[in-house]
Amino acid sequence: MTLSKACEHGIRASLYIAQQSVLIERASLKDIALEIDAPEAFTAKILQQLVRQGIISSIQGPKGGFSMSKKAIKELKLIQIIHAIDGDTFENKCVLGLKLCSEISPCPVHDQFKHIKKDYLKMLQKTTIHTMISSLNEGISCLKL
Amino acid sequence: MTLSKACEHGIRASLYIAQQSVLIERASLKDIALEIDAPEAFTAKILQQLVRQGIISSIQGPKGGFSMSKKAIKELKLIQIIHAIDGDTFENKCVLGLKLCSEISPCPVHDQFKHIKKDYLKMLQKTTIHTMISSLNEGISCLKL
DNA sequence: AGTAAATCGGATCTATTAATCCGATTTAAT
DNA sequence: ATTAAATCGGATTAATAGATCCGATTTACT
Repeated sequence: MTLSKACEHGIRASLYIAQQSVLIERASLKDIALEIDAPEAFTAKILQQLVRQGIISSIQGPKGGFSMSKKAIKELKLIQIIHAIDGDTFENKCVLGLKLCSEISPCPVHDQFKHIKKDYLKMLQKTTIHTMISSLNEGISCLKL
Repeated sequence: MTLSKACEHGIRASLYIAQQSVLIERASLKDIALEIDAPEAFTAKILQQLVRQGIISSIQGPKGGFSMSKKAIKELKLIQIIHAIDGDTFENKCVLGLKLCSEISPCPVHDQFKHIKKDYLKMLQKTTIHTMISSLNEGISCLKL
């Protein structure tokens, strides 16, 4: 249920790229790493993953960089970025670490936890890039510190 | 929001110890590790932590082992075991990894996530050992597999 | 064509978590 | 007293996640 550091950086990077894609064409790795306060080389690795998964697109050479399509900004859900980086591990993860925890063979907190997990998943499935960058653009939320 | 492996093992061990404390006096490390399907040496380390924190008590020598008081079984909350092993890190942890994420300076998903976090915390604060071992004793839930 | 600015991609290093090892200590039973 | 069964505690090892390095590739600009 906790995201990996790679995924945290990946989401923040995606948001910054989306924001810049609306304003100017693209964002460079250097700018991205700076604006999300993440190590440049590590960010590069994560962005490569997102490019391969089709979440963002990249252009090499001078004036190159990363961008996100208008369609993606409007339609892409938070859960899709998470899946692209961390996979779907956390969806079936039992709080107490049981391999087969389910309705049939539940752990002692399965029932209490399932509602929370459902709400969390629902939130990730409905939150779009667009939703997230609105609060950024309005200066309400931020991506570093 | 995800527990460490040590904490997962620690909670499962606590539940087994509580269960055995009601039936027979104590449980040995060997039995505990077997019943919760966790490595013995690692479990030993975790139990030592729980003893030092006063969550469980131990007796050395033959016929020794670990036990939990009736009072603890009735009153101890899930969150207290988590704090004893993982600390309170996850309470103030931002989903996107921001160091200072708060109402004043929120990340782009702070508002959506805060409700989920609140519910989760509330659950951990009200769930007692007693609550958890009832479902175990009734054969509804389990501690391994 | 040449150069410099960018991403790409594989290998490597580092830090943290997970797990093990083993000798020291305690104590019940013979 | 001796032995054996248990926990204790410090040191070490293994596995994974986090991060870096550096040469290869692409491409805009002169």
